[in-house]
Amino acid sequence: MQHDKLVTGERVSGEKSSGAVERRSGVALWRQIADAIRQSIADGEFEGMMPGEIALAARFGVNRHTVRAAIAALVEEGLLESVQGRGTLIRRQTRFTFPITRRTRFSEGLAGQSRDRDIRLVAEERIAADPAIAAALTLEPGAELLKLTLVSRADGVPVSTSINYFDAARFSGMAAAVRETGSITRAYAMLGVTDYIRLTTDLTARLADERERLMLDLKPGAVVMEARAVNALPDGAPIQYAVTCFAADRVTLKLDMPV
Amino acid sequence: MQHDKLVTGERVSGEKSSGAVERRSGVALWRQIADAIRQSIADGEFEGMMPGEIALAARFGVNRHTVRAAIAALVEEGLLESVQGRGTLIRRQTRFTFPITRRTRFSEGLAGQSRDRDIRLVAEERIAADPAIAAALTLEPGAELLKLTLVSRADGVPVSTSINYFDAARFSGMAAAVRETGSITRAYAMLGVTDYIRLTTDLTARLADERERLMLDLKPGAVVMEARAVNALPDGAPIQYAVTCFAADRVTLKLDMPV
DNA sequence: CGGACTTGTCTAGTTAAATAGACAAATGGA
DNA sequence: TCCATTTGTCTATTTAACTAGACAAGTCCG
Repeated sequence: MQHDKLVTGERVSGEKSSGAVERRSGVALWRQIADAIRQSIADGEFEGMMPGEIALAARFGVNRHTVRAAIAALVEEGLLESVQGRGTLIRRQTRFTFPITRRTRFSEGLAGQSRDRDIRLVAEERIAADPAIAAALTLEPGAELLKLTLVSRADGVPVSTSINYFDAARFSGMAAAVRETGSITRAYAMLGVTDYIRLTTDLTARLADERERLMLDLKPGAVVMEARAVNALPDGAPIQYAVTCFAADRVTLKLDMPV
Repeated sequence: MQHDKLVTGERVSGEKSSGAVERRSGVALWRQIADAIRQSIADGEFEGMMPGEIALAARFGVNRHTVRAAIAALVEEGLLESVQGRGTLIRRQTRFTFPITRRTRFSEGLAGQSRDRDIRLVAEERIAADPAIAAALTLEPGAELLKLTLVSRADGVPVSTSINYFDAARFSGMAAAVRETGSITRAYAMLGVTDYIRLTTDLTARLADERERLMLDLKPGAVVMEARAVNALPDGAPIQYAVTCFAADRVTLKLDMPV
């Protein structure tokens, strides 16, 4: 195995501190640079205009054409816009803030940040409960569950995709209610649940898989935050198990801890 | 720009549903496969032993040698172990669960999950306060801040790296106290702060940058969760602004919402 | 042992990524 | 208008990534 030896010896030596790209890492230089630029913009490093291609190439220690490939990817992504003779403009991306509290609701959470919010039902299944999910919902293992796959958007931009499990016996009308109201909260209301709270949220992050890339319109290499949550009635009886994947570069989760 | 056209037309056609790798995405196939295998293992898909290289190659629709490159990377990472004639064994990676509540403390959070926990001070600076941080700490902009860079480990594995800001006037002995006690909580106690709470936490996720890769011993392409938190005295007076980056594949953040 | 299965190694060839240099074309300011 | 600066396009070359096939070398089981 020849090139594996190269992979092993990848932490070669201290190169430049700023624009750090690693060769032979399995990630193309142009993509590393594109990711770095996207992050820099998110951090507000550049104002309106990008540095020239030659300057960027020097900064990252690569050829100008490699920087051009990175920029082309970001242009295709809608984040940048190149104008011959002038330079490369930044078309600022908005980032939504999504509060997670005991009373987390999608559309309320984005109120004031977006004009249009909607939830679309993309799949509906009935399955036998997985032991872990059954336990979370205090059902016996093997109980029939309603599994709804949703995609949430704000201003037309996909923000999250979720897989939601409900007790099929109790919430058989959930799919229709979600489809009709475009909201989990309103769907609950139709079924007689006027209030609910969030019991727990487990958070992790990873690269988006194929399904999520499709649902959220993400490029390979994009990052998602996965939240596994249990919602319950005000008395604490669990009614919903949800696995929600947020597009990490479009949203910040805000955890408020009231004093 | 020739290859950009190819990048554009990347969503080619429906291949296999399971092992989905994308070509021409800027991420090498072997790395995509390595990431997918790592995730599968984290999800508990395989038991003790990996499927054979030929089976994996078929599943991902690539050559056996490409799968071998992915496995070699995971072996080098310590996650897998190949034995000629037998197969490839899984050396299960532990994943820590880290609770985030109003009373979040690093070492308490990992109690019962790890034998050794420690926090190392890697840098100490005095800087003028950034407006945003000053506001969060209710200090006037330009006030002198103490900036401490820490790395947290559990069982010798780096779990998180954080940059912490304190009012320099009030907490000038913080660096020494952290170095001596190996704990933020105990360092606070030395300075007379016997209790503190967490006010807010903002969460996002992204690819690890060079600094974080170094601190946490991560490969390029690894994902981090960034938590920006404000800690305060029990009466709500903020005393600490912290930006903590967790290695996403080593930790799950657990948000408990007590009923 | 013998055979079926596994990972390890080798050679060879193809495709994609990155480098290098030259020049065209558009912009904006002196 | 002229000039410096910017992005756009082209050709050529090198290096890394991937594919293909063959065979060696271990392991396990009947």
